[in-house]
Formats: sequence, structure tokens, C-alpha cells
Amino acid sequence: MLRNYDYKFIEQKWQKIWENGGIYRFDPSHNKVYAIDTPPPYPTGELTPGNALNYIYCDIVARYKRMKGYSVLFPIGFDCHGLPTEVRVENIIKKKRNEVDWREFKELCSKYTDIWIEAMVKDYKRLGISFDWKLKYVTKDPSYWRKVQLSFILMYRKGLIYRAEHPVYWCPRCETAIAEAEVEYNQAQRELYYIKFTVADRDLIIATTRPELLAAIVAVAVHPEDERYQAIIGKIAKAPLYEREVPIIATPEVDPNFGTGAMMICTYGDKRDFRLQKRYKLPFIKLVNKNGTISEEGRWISGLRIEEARKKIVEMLREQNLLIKQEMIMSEQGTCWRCHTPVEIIAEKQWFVATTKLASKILEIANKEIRWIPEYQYKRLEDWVNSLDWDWVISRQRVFATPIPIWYCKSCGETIVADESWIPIDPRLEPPKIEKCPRCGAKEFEGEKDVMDTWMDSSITCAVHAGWPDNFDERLLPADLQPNGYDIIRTWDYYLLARHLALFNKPAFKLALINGMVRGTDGRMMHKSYGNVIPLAELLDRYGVDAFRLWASGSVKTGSDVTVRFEDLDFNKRFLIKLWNAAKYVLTYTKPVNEEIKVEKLIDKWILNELHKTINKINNAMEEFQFFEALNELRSFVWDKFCDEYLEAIKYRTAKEDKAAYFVARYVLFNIIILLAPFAPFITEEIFEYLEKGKSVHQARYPESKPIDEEAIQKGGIIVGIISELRRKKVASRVSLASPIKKVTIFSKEFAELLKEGYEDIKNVLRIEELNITSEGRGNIESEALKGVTYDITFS
RNA sequence: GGGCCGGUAGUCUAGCCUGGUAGGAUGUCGCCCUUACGAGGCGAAGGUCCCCGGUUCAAAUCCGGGCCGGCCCA
Repeated sequence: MLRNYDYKFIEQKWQKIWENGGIYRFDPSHNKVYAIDTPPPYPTGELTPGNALNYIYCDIVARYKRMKGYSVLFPIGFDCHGLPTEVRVENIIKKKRNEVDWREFKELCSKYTDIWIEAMVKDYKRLGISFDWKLKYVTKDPSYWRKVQLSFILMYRKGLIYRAEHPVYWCPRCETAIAEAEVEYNQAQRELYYIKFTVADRDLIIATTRPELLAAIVAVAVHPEDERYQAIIGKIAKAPLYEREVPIIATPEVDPNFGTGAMMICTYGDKRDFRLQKRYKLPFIKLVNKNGTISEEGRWISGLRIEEARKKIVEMLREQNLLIKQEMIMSEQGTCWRCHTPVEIIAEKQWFVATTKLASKILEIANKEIRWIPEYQYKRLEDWVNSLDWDWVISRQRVFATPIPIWYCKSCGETIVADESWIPIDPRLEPPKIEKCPRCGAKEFEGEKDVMDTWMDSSITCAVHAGWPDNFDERLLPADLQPNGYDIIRTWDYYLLARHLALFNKPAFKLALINGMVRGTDGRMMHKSYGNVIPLAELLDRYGVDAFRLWASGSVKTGSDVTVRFEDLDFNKRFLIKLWNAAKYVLTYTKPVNEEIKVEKLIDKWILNELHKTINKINNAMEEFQFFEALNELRSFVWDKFCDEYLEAIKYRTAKEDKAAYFVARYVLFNIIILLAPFAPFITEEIFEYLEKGKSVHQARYPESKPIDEEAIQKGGIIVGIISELRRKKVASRVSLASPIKKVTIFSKEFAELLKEGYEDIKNVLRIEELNITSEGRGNIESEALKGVTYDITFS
């Protein structure tokens, strides 16, 4: 203990001991259980400071609840499947997935995932996240995706999953459908082309950013109140090049100030095109193929990629004098979240979850049965759900994902759904376990080649963690806690709620604890393109895990963004050094006291009640997940009261083996260590070892709220106040604190009796050779701390 | 264009719900070796609480309007 604070040593020591000790194991037979639905992370191979913040939040809760007597279910899984891994593997092998055998590709994805998971496990352990590692799972295991397939089957039977031809967002590079949540909008400079149409014999100029879609035009639209176009509403417009004749419709969705106020409706340039096509029962022309090339409908541009097609059409328009002008504009463009390629909207047969049917119920549950911290974050979910137009498309034309347990009869097209007893099953490899088609009797089937959206895997975790379907413990569903950042409310929280509602008719969780983002030193979100990314390891190396955790959870109120400021990290590190040295002092100069101690001194009662007051405040803050508040209370109690006042005041007593001082100092330290344990698990464990040999602080009980003796705080505060005031005088007079003061006389009618109770402390702490306290007369100096108190000091 | 959050010393922030002297940290400056800790102690300076209006005896706080920034979504 006599060494200095060495966080690297302490971290390594306890990381090992905890791993072998199993103190975070979940005990389902316990009568008080607390379930945390840890969002299974996507294996990228390294944690960012932002990820760390999220896991630190839930780890604090896990540790706190454990210390409050709960057995805490704190599992960790890895959400393996999906596009990011496929794209990364494509980059590594420098081949696209369809240039390799799909089985081989899948195997590669799986292998790389294992490597990345290993790196992340290391990071979690380093951060001291108290997962129950026995519960670790990976979603790429058949044992997991069997559950996903089961959930698919159950929802299919309930009519909540269906297959249909409906437009979906499509990434031409990744060649797969993507959900609305996976489209990212960016500001982009785009060319706006003014193109000549004709109505009867007159010209009509239309502005568009997508001239290549001219072959898929189904209407021209104008605003119903646009005076320029009143005469032509309802007439037929003739589009250039393809000479297609389409109706002119009037709809308020057109912005009369954009371009010429007349726009073309194509199938499909954007969502509005789809809405109008549906509303006005316009035809559908399939122009864009799945692989991002133009179909035969495009004639001259058939087979070209979209960019090339646009060039070619523009060129043709120009040659025929049909292009009036072009200009650059800034506009929002939907892009693939993974590869940032502009997305298309195409209509193909896809699988959907009927989320629009569930929307109002989701919001009802989220609003009435779920607590959101901070409360306003619920609005994000509400806005998102209300903004959704389409059902959730869950089929992906990819490889590394949960197979859809479906076959089609080759002769009549009948859909065969897997039976529960067949799963896990991969229809890409295995036939259905039936003799013949139940409808036509044919014996040949085609397995579904599409796979599921990864969110289908990760949106059933609350149930999976609760043991569903094999060892379902209903006490654990809904989960008590769902912790995530506000950036993924619209995906994580939304999909969880939708799926658990659909499957169990229950909310997925009871409480959503929403954390903020970690921002770079420039105050902006950490982005590679901003060049402000700070690797987590750098911060941990420099400040230690405990200081980092204190900083991440204790710098701003719950849910706010935390901006990296090295000064703030430093402050927390210094706090831990301070604590370490205080502990060192107590452990060196006091001894454990086994006998009953009567606490009589005012100053002892003062620190005990100040401690209890702090305990109460911290308990209240913790119950409300206000970590910042709890830490502020604790930091200032430790630093200002315990270290600066109390320890200073008992130094003379420890020198003469005062047992009350021993007892009180150890008692307060003991409580401080326990209070801090959920936040700073390493240093507290190390210090605790010296207080309670052989026990773990993480299995200690968190102090319950205590009754407060306000009078003791007030009276003790007066003694403490006068001591620190006299100490200041000593400093101001440039007298070393170690040297004695010759004489002090304190005059006070009101406080003489009280001050006499603290006589010994005042005298010894300040090294006053002759101290007098009297109720009569007055001194030359007026006290700043106590009204009506005066005193005289003679230094030598 | 819509929604949400925020605007408080040079910097980062608390307080706002429940009106009454604006708290902390960091930075700056000055002083001090004191039986754990100089990675420390003591002290000082530093604020139109974004702007305008309203309610009130009293507004950082409540109400209305505006401006600016961030995030999310169209």
C-alpha cells in the first residue's frame, strides 16, 4: 500500500482475479433479479470512446444493483451478421461477394468476425465491464439464429411477416435492399437539368436531377395553385427522346419554387414518386435493375450504370436542343449507410415485417409503460415512428446472415414455411422436410436465397436473454434496463419494441437509459473525416481506466454529450490520486478497531453525519441514474470534507492512538470506497483489500440511506469552520502550519460553550500554545465564518 | 421545411421542473514544503446568465417572440 497510485498495476491485477473469480455471475435462483439488455455490439475490432461510454453507463448500473442486493443479468453477445462485415471482407480479399463461392465468402466473414470479437473482448475486460462472461454468445451460431428463425415463423403465422412486391431502398453497390433506417442523408452538389417537354404544340420546361429516369416517366406534376400551369392540368405531356405521353396532374406535394414548378414523376426517383404513383394509380415502369444497371426499357441506355446513363441522356438531349439549361444545386441525397453510394428505389419481391400495423401500439407502450431517461429522448422514437411510410423490409440479397426459413414449390410457387422442429435450417443448402407440395403435390422446391436483415437477429435480445424459448424466465422480460445512445433509438429501441410486441405482446424493456455521444476536442462528433478521432486506448493509457470511467460518467448530466477535454480527464485522475493518498494515510496511521466505540467528539459526529448526508444524496441520484450528480457529491465530500478538513483535524489524534479517530476514519474511508466502487472498480477493489482482507468491494452492500443529525452537522461545522479560518490566518501571515501559534483568544457570547467542546481540536490542529475561549469581551479580528465571534492572535 | 436539445467567467459545465446573493472544474495570477498527497494546500481576479418583451415585490429560472449552434428527420 505504501507505493504510489499505479493504475496500470492495479488494473492488470484485478482484471485477472475477477476473470477467475466469477463474482459477476448471474444467479437465476435469486429472489431479486435485475435484467440488463446489453445491446450486442457489432464486431468491428475496436471500441471507440463512444462505445465505452455506453458500456460504462450500464456497468455502473449493473454494479450498483448488485451491491443493492440484486442478482444482475448482465450478458454480452456479439451481433455478427450483416453488411459492414461483408463490405470489410470484400475490401480485404479485393473481390466482390459474387465473385467468390458464397459458402466460402460466408466462412471468411465468420473467421474475420472471430478475430474482431477477440479484440473487443479484450477492450471490455480492460474497461472493467462486469459482464457475466459465461453468458457470452455470438449471433452467427446456429443456436442463436435458430431463435431468429423461430421468431420469423411465429410472426409469419401471426400475419406480421409477409412477402410482397413493394418498392424498397436499394443499394446498387451492395446489391441489396436496405431499410429506411439504413439510409443516410447527405448534402450533395448535384446538377439540375432543365428539359423541354411539349404539351399540345407548346413547350413545357421541366427541371430534374435525374434525366436518366426519363424512360420511366409516368406523369408530370404541378402545384394545383400554380397560375402558370392552370391551363394544362389534366392534359397530356409528351416527354422528349422516348416520346412517352403522360398525364399532367396537380398535387400540393410539388414545390412551385423549385426549378420551373413542374416536375416529372418516375418509377421511382424518390419516395414522393412512389406516393403519387400509388395515389393516382399510375403505371409502373421498371427501369433500374437489381445490379444498378438500366433495364431494356431504357433502350439506348440499356445495360449502362446509372451515372453513365445520365451522361448519355444529357448528351442526347443536348444534341437535339432539348436541354435548355443546367445549374448546380445543393440537395439532400439518400445514400447507403455502409458504402455511401446513392440509393435507388426499386420494386422487387421482398419480405416485410408489418410495422406500420404495429406503430401506434409501439408508441403507446413506449409512452405509457417505459420510462425514458432523460425523458425527452422518447420524442426521438415518436418522431421516427411517425415518419415511417413503409413496412420494414427484412430480406437482404446478401450472404452472411440468418437464412430465411422458406422454400417455394417449383411447380406451383407455393410458399413453404419451416416447421419449428426443422430449425436451425439453411434453405440455401437443405430442402424442406416434406415429401411433396401440400398444394400441388410436386416434389421439387427452391430454397429462399435471400437472408435476413441483421436487425432481425438483434431485435429479440430481451427475450433471448430471458432464456426464450427453451428456459424462458418470465421475470426477466421485459428487461429492467435498455441502455443505448440516442443515435440508435430509431433502430435499436424501435426494432426491439416492435419485435417483442409482435411476439410476446409485451414491452421489451421497462426503462431506456439513453447516453450521449463522445465528442472530439473540437466539440464535434468524432469522425475520421474531421480528423478528431481519439483512440480509446490512448485515453486509457494516459489516465487509467478508473479516471476515464469517472470522466465519462461524471462530467455532464445523464444523456448529454461529453466533449473530450484533457483537463477534465486529468481532474478525475488527480481525484483518484487524492483518494489513494487519503487511503494510504488512514491505513498507515490508524488501526482497525474491534471494540465498541462511543463517538463523542463534535468533529467525529460532524464527519459521520456529513458522510451520511452524502450517502443519502448519492442514493437518490443513483436511483435516478444521475451519475454526474452522485459523483459530484462524492468528489466534493472526499476532497473538501474528508481530506481537507477531517484528516487534517485528526492527525494529532492518530499520533496518540485515539481509537475514536481510528474508528471514524476507517468507517468513512470504507464507505467512500463502497460508494465509488460502481464508478471506479479497480482502485476501490485495491483499497478495499486492505480494509477487508479476502473480500471484494463489488460484493459489498451499497450503503442504504441514513437518518441525519442536523445539529451535529451544524455544531461540528462551526468547529471545522473556525479551524479553517484560523488556518487561513496562519497562511496569510506566512506562518508555517507546522510552527506553533503562541496565543489565541476567542470571544463569543453565543458560541463560547460550543467552541469549548472543540477546544482540544482547535488547539492541537493549529498548534496553539495558549488557547482561551471566553464569552466576555471582544477581540480585534472579526470572524468571517461566524457572526458575532471575534478573536486575537499572537503568533510569537 | 419539421422535431428535439442547448446558448451561464478564456474554456467545459451545474442550477431552470419547484422564481429570492449564479455553484463546480479547468485555465490565469499571488502566496505556502504542512507527520497521505506539489499529481498538494491557501487565496485572488474573472459573469450584460444569447437578445427583446411579458408575468411578478422579485426572473438564469415561468410565459411569448426572435437570433445563434448542435443533433435527428424530411
